[in-house]
Amino acid sequence: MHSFTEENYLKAIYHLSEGNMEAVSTNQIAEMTNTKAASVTDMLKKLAEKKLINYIKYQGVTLTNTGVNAAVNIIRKHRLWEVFLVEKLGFKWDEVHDIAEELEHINSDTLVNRLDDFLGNPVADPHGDPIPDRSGLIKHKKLVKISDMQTGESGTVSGVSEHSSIFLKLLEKMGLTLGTKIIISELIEFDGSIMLTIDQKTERTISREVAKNILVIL
Amino acid sequence: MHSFTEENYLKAIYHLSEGNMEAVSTNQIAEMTNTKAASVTDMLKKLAEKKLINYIKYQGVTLTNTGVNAAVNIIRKHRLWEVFLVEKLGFKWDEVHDIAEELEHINSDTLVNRLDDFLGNPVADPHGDPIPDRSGLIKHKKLVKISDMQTGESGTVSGVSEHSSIFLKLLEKMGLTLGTKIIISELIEFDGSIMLTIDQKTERTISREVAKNILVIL
DNA sequence: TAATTTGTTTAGATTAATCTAAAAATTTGT
DNA sequence: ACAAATTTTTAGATTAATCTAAACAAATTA
Ligand SMILES: [Mn+2]
Ligand SMILES: [Mn+2]
Ligand SMILES: [Mn+2]
Ligand SMILES: [Mn+2]
Repeated sequence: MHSFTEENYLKAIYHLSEGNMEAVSTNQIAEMTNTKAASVTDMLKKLAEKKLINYIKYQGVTLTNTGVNAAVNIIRKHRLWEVFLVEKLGFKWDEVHDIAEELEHINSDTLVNRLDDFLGNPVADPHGDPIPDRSGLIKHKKLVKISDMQTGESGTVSGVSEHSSIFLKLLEKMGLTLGTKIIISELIEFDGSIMLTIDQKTERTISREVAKNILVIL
Repeated sequence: MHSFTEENYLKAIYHLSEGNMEAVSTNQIAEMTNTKAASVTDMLKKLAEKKLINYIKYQGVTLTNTGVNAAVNIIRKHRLWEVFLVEKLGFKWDEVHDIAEELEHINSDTLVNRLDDFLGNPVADPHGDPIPDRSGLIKHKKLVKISDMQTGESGTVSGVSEHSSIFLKLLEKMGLTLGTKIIISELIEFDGSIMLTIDQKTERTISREVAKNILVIL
């Protein structure tokens, strides 16, 4: 259907347009896909030809409905495979992304749907990101950055906005994995770091930089 | 490491040299990989350059040790994924080959080995073909074609030499799946067809063509 | 063993994805 | 508003994998 490369561009465009409703720029895509702007322009012409994106020279791109569907399907596969790797094969949450980057391109609707059932139709991947259902629907949870919380507020760690292995390993070491309950005990004015209680037991201070990348449900 | 395409050539050469110890010809490879002889020659030069094959112009090729290891590793992955699809996701034995053709190129030793453990270190795939262990060792069973058996002999269906969906579905319909016990009751002289008893119950006649492609352990 | 057939390689193109360098358009800053 | 800076596109090459047609080598067969 679409080549491996085309799929990666669609995914990149999708992720870049999540949240902000504006068109995505050539340079943004080049950075995301580790290519150069000239290569991106070539690919944009091809994707536009295939009606997967809306593209006007110098104006950036948006995905068409077809394009969104294709992108969401790849993301669904990526996240389901990540669940498989963690839940069934015993990988850690910081080890699965690169393998899922390959598995997400395996082409078989039956396979994805059976995998989904085999895993018990999970609603989130190991990093807390929502898994689109087979019709492409995504249930977004209302998540708040720890850095935006006030003293006394409490919540459950339910996602991360930074997926690097080094960050995920750090969270694990600090006991801040998904499902952990936290209460903000103090906001340190000096450097913006945050003191919190983890699972009603441990007291811990985290930097603002870390706090910005941990998402909780209040 | 090696490209998707290179891996497919290595696998083709491996399968073509199984059994017969001779060098494999350009045309054989072209047929197996659905390409033309000229394309094969180009790729052979590249694989020889990488020391994966022994290649002398006009003389055909053999795999080097490195080449054999690479090929066996791909076959290991292919067969493990087939077991996964059948045992865990509920696919039929005639539905898994094409998906495994894609999955076999996923690149992660950890993944393969954990999958192997998850599946309980199976020794054969859904078609009875042996699964190489993590060091590349293959335990071949002594298999005999039904067409080579004599009246009165008995055995257990343990493999097939034809993997097409149409043939596998036929075997299923006839109750000749892996593990089935058979006894040769009569060899029909007229057309070479074979009458046999299945699981001590059913009597059935199969054509010589079918019999040639079913492998049993005596 | 010479002629013919068959199989293999080379020559020259094509397509997808990428790049660098240069040109063109847009945006920014004074 | 216009010059400068930034971004994007075009032009022209490159690499991997493929093809067709033609040249060449090996095997067969008369
Ligand atoms: Mn991921
Ligand atoms: Mn994830
Ligand atoms: Mn197979
Ligand atoms: Mn098989």
